[in-house]
Amino acid sequence: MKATMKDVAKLANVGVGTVSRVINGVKVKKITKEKVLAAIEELGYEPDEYARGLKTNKSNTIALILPTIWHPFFSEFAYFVEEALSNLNYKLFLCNADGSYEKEKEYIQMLKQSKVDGIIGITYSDIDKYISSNLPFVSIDRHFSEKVAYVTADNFVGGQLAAQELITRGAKNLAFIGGNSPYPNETKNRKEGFESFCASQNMNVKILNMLEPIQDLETHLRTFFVENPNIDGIFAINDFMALEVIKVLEKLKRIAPQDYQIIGFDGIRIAQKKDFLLSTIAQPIPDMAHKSVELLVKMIEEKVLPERVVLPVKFVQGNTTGKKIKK
Amino acid sequence: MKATMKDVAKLANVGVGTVSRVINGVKVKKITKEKVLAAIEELGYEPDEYARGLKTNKSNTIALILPTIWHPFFSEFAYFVEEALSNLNYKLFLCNADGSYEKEKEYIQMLKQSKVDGIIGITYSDIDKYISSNLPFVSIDRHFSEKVAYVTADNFVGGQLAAQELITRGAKNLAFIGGNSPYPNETKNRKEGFESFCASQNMNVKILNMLEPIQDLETHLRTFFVENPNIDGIFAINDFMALEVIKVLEKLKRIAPQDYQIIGFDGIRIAQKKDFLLSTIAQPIPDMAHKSVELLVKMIEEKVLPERVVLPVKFVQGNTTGKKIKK
DNA sequence: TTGAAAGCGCTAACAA
DNA sequence: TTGTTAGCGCTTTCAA
Repeated sequence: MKATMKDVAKLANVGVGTVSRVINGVKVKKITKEKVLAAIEELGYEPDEYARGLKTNKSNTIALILPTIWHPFFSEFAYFVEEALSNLNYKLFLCNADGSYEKEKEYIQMLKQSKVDGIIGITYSDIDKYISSNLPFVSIDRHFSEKVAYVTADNFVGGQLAAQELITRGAKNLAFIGGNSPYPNETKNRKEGFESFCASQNMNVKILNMLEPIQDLETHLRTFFVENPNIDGIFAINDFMALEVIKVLEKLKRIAPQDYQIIGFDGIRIAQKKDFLLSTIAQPIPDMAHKSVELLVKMIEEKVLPERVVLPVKFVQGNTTGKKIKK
Repeated sequence: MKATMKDVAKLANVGVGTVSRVINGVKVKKITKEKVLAAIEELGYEPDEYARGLKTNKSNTIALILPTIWHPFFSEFAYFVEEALSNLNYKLFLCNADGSYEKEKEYIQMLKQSKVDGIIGITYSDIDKYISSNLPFVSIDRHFSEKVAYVTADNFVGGQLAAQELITRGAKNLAFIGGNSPYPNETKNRKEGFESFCASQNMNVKILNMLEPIQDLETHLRTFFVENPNIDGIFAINDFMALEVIKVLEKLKRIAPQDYQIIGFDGIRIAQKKDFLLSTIAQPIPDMAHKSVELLVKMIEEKVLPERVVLPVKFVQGNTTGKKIKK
C-alpha cells in the first residue's frame, strides 16, 4: 500500500501540517525536518499530485496544442517547450489536433477539466472563444484577441531578407511561391515582406499563390515555371514548398544553385544536429519555445497581462543559393 | 466561479450522488437524468478530473517516454500513440528523456506522483528497477524483465530481408554498417539477420560496427570504403546511418543506385505524407504505436499479464536500390 | 431509484 | 514552531 502523509506524520511523531510544510519547503525547525525526511525516506512516501491539485487548483501541467507532432517544425518546437518546462518542473500534455477543428475543440474541453495551468497553442481555427478568459494561453504564429499572448517570428522581415539575399546573389527575375491558408496567420507577412523589398529595389516579382488545400501542386508549379522560364530567384513560403519546387524544376532539368537560386522559410531539420535542408530563412525555434514558456509561466504565476513578442529570423546559407556577388 | 457537482445537484433538486451517477453513466430514472443534464448544461458544469482522480486513483493519462521527440521516428511514433490514446479518451504526458539516464529517472519519479495509469517507453537505460511492479509499462524495442511487456519490429527478419533484396538486385559484395550501442536493444538483431541470410547464400560480408557514441564517423566510413572499394551492396543499421554513408560515398564519386545499392532501416519520413528517404526496411510504426496502446490499456483495465509482440517489417523500394534481376 | 454521508490525501487557516 | 481541523469535488456505500 502506498504511504500517505498521515503515515509519515505518525512515524515521525508530528502533525500532518508539519509534513506538508517540509514537503513544500516552508520553514520548520531543523531537527523536526530531519525526522520527517527520515520517515519519508523510510516509507518511500511520495505526495499525491491529485490531492494537491484538488486543494490548490494547480496542476503544474501545461498543454501544448499542435497541428501535428509528426512534422519537424512542430517536433523541434515541442522539444524545446518540453526542455523549458521540465526545468521549471512543469509537465507537458501533448495535444495533437491533427488539423481538425473538432479535435482542437475537444482538446480545449478536456483541458478545462484537467485543470492545466496554461496552454501553448499553434492552432488554425477560431479557438479563442473556447478559451475561458482566466486560462493563460500563448498563441504561436497567430494573432487572436487582446486577451491572448502571442509569440511569432518576424515573418515580414524574413520576406525582406529573402529578397535581399537573392538579389545580392545576382538573381534578376524573382518569384514568390506560396500557399494561401483560409485561416488567418502570420505567414502572409512573408510574401508582403518579400514584395516590399523587391518594390524598394524596383524589381519585378512573379507571384504564384495557391489556395489551400492545394490540389495537384506539381501541375501548378510546372505550368508556372514553363510560363516563366527566366526565373532565377525563388522565395518559397516554407521549406516544404521549396522542396516541391526543387523537385519540379529538377524534372525541367534545372538545378540549384547553378540554374536558379531558392530560399525557403522555417529552417526545419530532419532531426537534432542534422543539417538544414536548403537555404532558408530560419525561425528561431528554440527561442520561440523558450519565450512561450516564459510568457505562459509569467501569466500563471504572476497574473501578468498578455504580451506579444516578435523574434528575429536569420538567413541560413544552404546548398540552394550561391555566393554573394560583390558590387 | 466554476460550478461544482453540488451546484448541479441543488439546481436539479437531487443529491450529489445522482449527479455523479449521471456523469458516470450509471442507471438513473430517465426523468431524473434529464433534469440533471439540464442543470449541467445551464451551469456549464465540468467534472473536476483531480477530485475524481483522488477518489478513484485513476487519471486517464499515460506517459510516453522518448529519447527525443525531435526525431522523425519518435515523432511519428508519438503521433500514432496520441491518435490511439485520444480515441480511448486517454491523455498523453510527453516525456523527453533527451538521452539522459538522469532525466529518465526523474521522469519516472514524477510519474509516480502524477498517478499516470501506465507508461509506454523507449528507453535506453536500466529503467526497470525504478518501475513499481504495479504500474503497467510497455517497452518498445527493448527487452526488460518478465514484468514488462514489449513491442518491437522484427529486426532479425528485417536484416535477412535487406540481404535478400540486395542480392536479388545483383549485389555481389555486401557490407553491413552499424553502430554498437552500449545499451541492450533490439537493433543488434538487424546485423545478425543480415549475416545469417548472407551465410545461407554463401556470401561474404564486410562488417563495420562502430562503438557508440561514434567519434568522427565520416573518417571511419571513408577509410572503410577506401579499403573495400568493390562493395556494391550495403545494409545500414538505420536510415540516418545510410544517409551518412551516401554522403561519404558521394565524395568518393560513387552514386546509388548506379555504382552501389544501399538499404537503410526504420522507414523514417521527414513528415506525414512525405516520401521515404531511401530504400529501407520499414518498421510498422503505426502498428507498433497502436499495439502498444492496446496492450497498455488492456493491462490497465483488465489487469492482464504482460505480453510480447513482434511485428513484421517490409522492404520499401526507394531511389537507392535498382531493379530486381531475373534469374 | 435515490439521498445522505464518509472519506480519498492534501493544504492552509487557526489556535496553541 | 507546530498540531488540529475544515474542506477541496468527487465516488461509493449504506440506508431509505
